[in-house]
Amino acid sequence: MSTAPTLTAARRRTRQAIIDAAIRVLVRQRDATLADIAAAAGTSRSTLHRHFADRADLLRAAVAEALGSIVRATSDAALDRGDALQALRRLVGAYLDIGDRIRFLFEDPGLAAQHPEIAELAATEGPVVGLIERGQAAGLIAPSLSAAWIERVLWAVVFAAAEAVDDGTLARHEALSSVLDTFERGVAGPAAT
Amino acid sequence: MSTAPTLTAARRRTRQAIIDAAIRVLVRQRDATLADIAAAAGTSRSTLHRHFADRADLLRAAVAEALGSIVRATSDAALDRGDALQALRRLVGAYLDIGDRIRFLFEDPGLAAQHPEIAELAATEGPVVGLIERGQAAGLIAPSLSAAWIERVLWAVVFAAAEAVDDGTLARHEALSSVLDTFERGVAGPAAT
DNA sequence: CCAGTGTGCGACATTGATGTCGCATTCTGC
DNA sequence: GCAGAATGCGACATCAATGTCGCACACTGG
Repeated sequence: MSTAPTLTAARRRTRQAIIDAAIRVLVRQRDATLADIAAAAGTSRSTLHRHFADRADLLRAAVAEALGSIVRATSDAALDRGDALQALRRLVGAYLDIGDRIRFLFEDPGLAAQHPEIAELAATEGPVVGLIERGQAAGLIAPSLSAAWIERVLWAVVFAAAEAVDDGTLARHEALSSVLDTFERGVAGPAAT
Repeated sequence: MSTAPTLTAARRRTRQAIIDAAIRVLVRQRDATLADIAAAAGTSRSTLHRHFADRADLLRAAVAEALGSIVRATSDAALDRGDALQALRRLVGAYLDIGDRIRFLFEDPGLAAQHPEIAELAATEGPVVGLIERGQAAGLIAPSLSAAWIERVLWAVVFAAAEAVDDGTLARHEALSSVLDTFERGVAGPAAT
């Protein structure tokens, strides 16, 4: 049953190249043309159409890819290991590594509207909310803020950092610490560290 | 010299209605049609075209409107009055009141690319960076984070709150305190308040 | 070396948004 | 109540993106 039969290695590779290009391009140009995407993938529009019948089809695949990356990153972070803050740090690191995926997925409000899976992730995303609640129970995370709000802020700050890294405002190696400092302790007061 | 001659009151009103509708609609549907926008404005596509030659023309006007709102909000907040944190709070409140304008302006990366004014604002936005630096000098804001980063986070968190309010996740009257709590003190630790 | 698979290239019809008009109707201010 | 402005309603031409093909070339694994 574990057959990946109809897919040649080459075919799989260009398919992936197209998906990657789609995400990369669409993040910066939401109304990019299929021709643009094909070009960015180093291939032609006809080839793109050989792999994806529709624009919608490509979008679906790109969403699935991004979604998969996020789920994988979340699971890799082993949120139930160690104390909640440590886990949160691992998670942020993992998210920063797939910044473009995250931007692609959440930048466009219309995308979530057309792809139930996204809203579903946002809703079902038990892991992160669970982690936050665990942190609150342990007194490591402010109980006065709702877990949903905290998760939202987490995404927003990671998002901001990904953008900043992308446009050169923030050095890649500073991103993680900037996000964590900001997210955990806020911006008020002289640095406690 | 203070002539507003060629513009009837009625004309000005529908023009404004169209701009408002454009912002309102485009925030939720980036590829909305001019017909959609006209409908949302309670008018017809032909009337829209009577006020704005081009789609680009409308976009320009919408960007100008949003930009103006932001500049006005910033100036209304009187950033040089009182201590930096107080000023910051006034500013966040003012920004939350024009959440859709902010979302419209910064949601679409392609928009900034086509409208230099936006990038210019982001760059020139002396006031906010100035405020943050003032706060840092006074020991009220963490000096370990760059002012540019802090400003970015400020936008991001306001943005997140505006979205949350919009989709009903966050009550409007809780938005301000949520943003301030999160932004100033972060999410770590049991609530100090 | 030779099939066959994957691709590039260009042509084509289709479609939906756009921008422009003319005409009829409604609204506004005087 | 009336003139002029503002709008609504279609009809229209245009244009760019899309999706589909057929043909020819390259690459690759036997």
